[in-house]
Amino acid sequence: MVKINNKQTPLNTDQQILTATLKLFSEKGYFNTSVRDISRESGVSIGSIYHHFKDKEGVASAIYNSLLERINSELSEIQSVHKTAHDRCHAVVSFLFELTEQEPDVMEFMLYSKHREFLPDEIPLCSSQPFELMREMVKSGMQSGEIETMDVILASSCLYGAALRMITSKLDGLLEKPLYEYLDTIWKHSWKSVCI
Amino acid sequence: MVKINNKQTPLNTDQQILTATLKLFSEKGYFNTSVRDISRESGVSIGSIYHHFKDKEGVASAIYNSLLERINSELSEIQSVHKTAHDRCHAVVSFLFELTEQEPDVMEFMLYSKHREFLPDEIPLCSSQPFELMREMVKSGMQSGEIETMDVILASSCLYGAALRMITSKLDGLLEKPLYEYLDTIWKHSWKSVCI
DNA sequence: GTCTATACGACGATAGAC
DNA sequence: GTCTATCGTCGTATAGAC
Repeated sequence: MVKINNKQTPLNTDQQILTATLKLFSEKGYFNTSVRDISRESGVSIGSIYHHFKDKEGVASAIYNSLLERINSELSEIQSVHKTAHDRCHAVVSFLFELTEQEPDVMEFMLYSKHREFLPDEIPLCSSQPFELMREMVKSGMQSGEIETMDVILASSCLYGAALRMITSKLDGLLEKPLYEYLDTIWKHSWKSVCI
Repeated sequence: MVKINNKQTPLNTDQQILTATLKLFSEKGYFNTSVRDISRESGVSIGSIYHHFKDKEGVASAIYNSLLERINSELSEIQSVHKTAHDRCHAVVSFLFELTEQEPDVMEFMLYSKHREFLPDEIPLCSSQPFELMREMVKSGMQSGEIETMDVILASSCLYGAALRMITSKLDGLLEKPLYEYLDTIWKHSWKSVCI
C-alpha cells in the first residue's frame, strides 16, 4: 500500500483520501480524475473530502508537498551519512530506484507529471529542496576535486540523467528486470562521465 | 512562427488550427486548453474546427503524429549522412538542442507532455519511430565496437540522458545560456560514459 | 467550408441534515 | 466530522443557416 508520509500512524481520513488520490492521479492523471472518483476510491464522501481539503487542487498540493518533504528528509539523511560526492550521489540513485520499485505511484506523480499545469502556485520540482540538494552534492564534489569542474546543472545532468531516464523507462514498462539490477552498471557509467 | 510540418505551403485552415493549438497546449497543457481557446487563438470558428478534425483529441493526435513524422525524417536523414554511432548520436543531440531553441513549443509538447493522459490510443513516445531509431543508432555502435556492450536501453539512457535533461532544464527556464553553448561539453561527457 | 447559436453532460463546489 | 442532494458553470460537440 502506498503511504503518503512515512509515519506509522493508523490511517485517518486525511490519509485515506491522499492515498486513494495519489493512486488515481498516477493512473489517470489529475485532469482525468474527478472528485467523485476520489470519493469512490477512498470510500470517503465528497462532502468529507471538501471538509478536509479546500478543493481538488488542495488535495494535489498536500500530496505534492508531503512527498517533497519525505524525499527531502531521505536525501538529507543520505547527505549526513555519506561524506564523499561519489557515495552520496550513488546513494541518491539507489534510493530513487528503490522508491520507483516499491512505490511507483510516488515516482509517477513526482517525476512524471506536469505539476505546473495543475499546481501553478507550487514551487517547480526542478527548484524544490530535493533537487537543490542533489545539485548541492554534485557541487561539493567539484569543490573537493572528485568531479570535473563545470556548470552545476550540466554536471548534475550528466550524473543523474541516465538514472532518471531508466526510471521513466521503468514507469513506461520498457524494462523487464527490476531497476536495481541495472544500478551498478548505470552508476559505473554515470560516474565515469564526470569523474576526474 | 511555429510550423507543424516543414513544407513551405501557404497557411491553410488546418495549419492555422494546428499551429495555434500547439502554442496553447505547450503553454497551458491539453486540459487547460478549451476548444474555445483554440478558436480564439487561431481565428477559426468552433464549427470549422470540428469540420476539420473529429474532436479536440483529433487535433492533438494530428499534431503528435505530424511532429513524430517530421522528427523521424530528420533522424533518418542523420542516419544516412553519418556513418559512425559517434557522429550519428552527436548529430541527434545537436538537432534536438537546435529544435529546442528554435521551436520550444515543439519540444515542450513532444518531450514534456504525458501523451497517455489525452492520447490513450496513440503509440507512446518511448516506442515511437524516432526513439526506436535513436536506440538503433546506439545498438549499431555496440556492434561496430564503438560502444561498450550492454543493454540497449541502458546504453541509450547513458548516451542521451544528460542531453535530454539539459533540454528539460532549458524548458524549465533553469539555463541562462542557449543550449548549443553546452553541446560540446555535454557530448564529451556523454560519449565518455559509454565509449570503449 | 465557415459561421452562430445552442443542446447536453460532467464536473467542481456548496448547503444543510444528521 | 460525515453524509446526500443539488446548484451553477463550463466545456465539448452538434444543428443548421449562409
